[in-house]
Amino acid sequence: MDRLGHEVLAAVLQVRSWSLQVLLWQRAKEPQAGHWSLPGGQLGATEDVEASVRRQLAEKVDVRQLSHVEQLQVFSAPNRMPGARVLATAFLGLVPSDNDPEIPADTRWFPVDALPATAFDHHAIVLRARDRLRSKLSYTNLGFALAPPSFTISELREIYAAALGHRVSATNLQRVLSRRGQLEPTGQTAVSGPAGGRPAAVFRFTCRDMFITDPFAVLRPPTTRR
Amino acid sequence: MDRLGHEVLAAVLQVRSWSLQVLLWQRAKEPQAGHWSLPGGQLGATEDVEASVRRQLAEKVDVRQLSHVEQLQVFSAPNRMPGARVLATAFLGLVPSDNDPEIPADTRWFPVDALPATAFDHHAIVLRARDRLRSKLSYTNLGFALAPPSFTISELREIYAAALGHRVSATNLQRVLSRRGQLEPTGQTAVSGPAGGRPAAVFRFTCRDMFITDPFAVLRPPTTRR
DNA sequence: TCAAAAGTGTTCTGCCTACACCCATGA
DNA sequence: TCATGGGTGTAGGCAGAACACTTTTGA
Repeated sequence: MDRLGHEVLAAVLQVRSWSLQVLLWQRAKEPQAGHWSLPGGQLGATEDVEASVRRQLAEKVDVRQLSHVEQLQVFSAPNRMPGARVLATAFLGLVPSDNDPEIPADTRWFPVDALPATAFDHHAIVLRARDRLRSKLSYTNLGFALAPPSFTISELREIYAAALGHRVSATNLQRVLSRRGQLEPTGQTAVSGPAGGRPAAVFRFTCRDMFITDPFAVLRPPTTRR
Repeated sequence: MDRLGHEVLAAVLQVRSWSLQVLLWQRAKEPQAGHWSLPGGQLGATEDVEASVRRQLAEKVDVRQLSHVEQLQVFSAPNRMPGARVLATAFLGLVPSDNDPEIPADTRWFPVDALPATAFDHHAIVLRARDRLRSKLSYTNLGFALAPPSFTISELREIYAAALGHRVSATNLQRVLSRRGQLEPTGQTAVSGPAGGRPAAVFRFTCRDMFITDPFAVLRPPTTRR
């Protein structure tokens, strides 16, 4: 065999209603009719895989506001789908929590920890996307990709807590991100809630492209001169 | 387009002569005759990409002692090679420093920081493999894949220094790896050198499968009960 | 004046680096 | 007993978690 099909698949993640959710599309036809699958499609002749996944998401599910896209891994088991062999390049895509993309009738958002019956190996892809996101929130500035353009620390804490799957302290979150130079105040303050309380300062991320903030924990290069 | 070629390519890295080196193969035919390229080949019909890369390395360059193999990324630029389009799944492969595989006449080891003229996008693949290795030495037990079955701390320091590209303190290396439970003494001691000196204790890695030793640096789950 | 929410000060802990010092061997 | 290399003790620093405390608002 030297010619085979190649598709791109995207696990598009967004924090919605205090949980990390993924966009899935319900299959109308066999195989696996009724099962839910990741958006994507065949790689085009003149595009690389990243361009392809961005195009497919824009065309098929009208998701254009991707704040971050990164390749996860190739899934290549010979029997991963019935019929002619198809390889898949899987992607992680992120959408800021203030966006609500128009999606077709046969697509829905599902919490990543409560997936419906999924098609083929798509369940594994979603879990891999989730784990990649969780890791990178720790050692990169990737929070910008889940957050709106500006936010209070409380709002940001909700987003991090949903993405990470555990409670997050607003105090420590602010300190960690500030020390790393990821946050800057906009100067504005949010309005207090109905129950009163001190109005929150509004922040934004200083950079909206991903970079590594915590390069290596151990075995650093020596600092000694000579 | 819905049928296309797919190859697997491996950046096989090994610490040789105090430097991190990669195995390259010199192209005899056009395109890019004379340039050096990564070992690999077409994906077979009944194998996944990892099985394929292991098979190709065993067949073509007689490398069978791979201590670790992991997928890096798909390279898919439409013009990455002339002629019919071919996607490539790139891998990182590691060989322990005490092995010296039999390699064909047209293959050679090169330091990753002094590569010859390379074919296509293979230079980028080597750099990516190098960076992946360097990162993982910090937060996983991946050192086992570069080290012989047993070694002194000094020998291990040489290996880490070559792989990381900077000096490494034997003191701190031992402490970090011991604290993480990666090392255990074999009970043996090495013989002293010609100039005397205290004989070194011999160690081995407790586990020879990769796992993460330093899961997340920040934003850990809260430890508070209830 | 009180409750609620935001933000800061401070302590504690654990991990890593650096470096001084002690140990075991061959000549 | 001295040089050589191996190994340990220990101090310093830094980053993160936890929590007490202060600040600022609405009612």
